[in-house]
Amino acid sequence: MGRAPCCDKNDLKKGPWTPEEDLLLTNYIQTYGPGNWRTLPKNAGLQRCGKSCRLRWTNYLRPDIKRGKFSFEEEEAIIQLHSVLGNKWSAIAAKLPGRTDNEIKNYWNTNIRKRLLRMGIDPVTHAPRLDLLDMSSILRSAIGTVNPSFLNLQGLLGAQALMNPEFFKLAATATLLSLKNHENASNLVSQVQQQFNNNAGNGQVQNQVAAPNQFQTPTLSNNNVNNGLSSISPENSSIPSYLGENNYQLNAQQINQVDLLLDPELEHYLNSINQNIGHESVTPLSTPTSLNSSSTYVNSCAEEERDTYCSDVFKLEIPESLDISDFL
DNA sequence: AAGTCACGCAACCGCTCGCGC
DNA sequence: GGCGCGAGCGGTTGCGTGACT
Repeated sequence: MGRAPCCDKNDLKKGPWTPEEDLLLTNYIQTYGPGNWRTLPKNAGLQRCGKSCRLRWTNYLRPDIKRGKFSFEEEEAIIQLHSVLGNKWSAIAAKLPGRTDNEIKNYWNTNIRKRLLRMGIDPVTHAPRLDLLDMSSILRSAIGTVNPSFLNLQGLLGAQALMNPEFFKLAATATLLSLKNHENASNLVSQVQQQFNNNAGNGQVQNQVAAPNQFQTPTLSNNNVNNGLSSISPENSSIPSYLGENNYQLNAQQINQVDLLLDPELEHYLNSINQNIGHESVTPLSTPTSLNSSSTYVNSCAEEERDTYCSDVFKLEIPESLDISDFL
């Protein structure tokens, strides 16, 4: 037996509510209370389904509804609550006085979710998206596909923001190797990825995936990301001799590429780069805040600032130069 | 100025749950 | 225990609006 409709849908109005309908509904509820939603529309003189009346009241007309933009505190609470409760919008709304489940759901889908995706956070699991950290994708973005001379070092530098240092070092190694090995950059990707996987097996990258409130990755300032190679070449460090310009024609077979990963000269160079582009420009991180904590952020901040703020829960950014559209 | 596109929001739809008979 | 019903919830849709070309 089919389920009976919640109400007789014949001659019932649908679509946006008019001010007159709002007034009728508000007056009735303020006088008699909501009572039975099924019979309410008839008693209130509305040509609406009871369900529609309930939604209109709970999502829009209720006097205790807070309207306007979500504050940082509210946004932070939503993210934290969502990480615990999932898509239990009503449960989340219950923790945010004046906000409705529908409003929170809409805000999540139109703002927070997109922002998390842009930050490389899976909005469902609240964990960093491992597919975004895929070595091949990052390195293809960084190295480019045609000629190492066109390699996107800027992309690689940006990519550092979402890698752990070991990972970045390997990626940088691949890039530098590509400088001297014009033949097949994608092979290098495979080789370095293999090396990375080996390291991962040794537990060297286990901190790459952490609980949301533990995951913190330094952010890069635009200044550093936008600078070219010259800006990141540390004064106190030189490119290893075998990577110098005059050695571009060096036969790749002359160098054991895996051994290069252990080369002190290269390591020193990479560490210097690391210091130059990373540590000096790292955005100070605050400790994760609890729901009860008071935030120091003010509500009037611009949207861009909010993006940078990224909530204390997520300190991960995808650089502009890294095209993540394929993953979304 | 007109057309197109993207976005945000309100509302709807279908399903599940809980309660009373 | 089964059934009907009301209420609530989460996913989806459609419209209005502003930005962009």
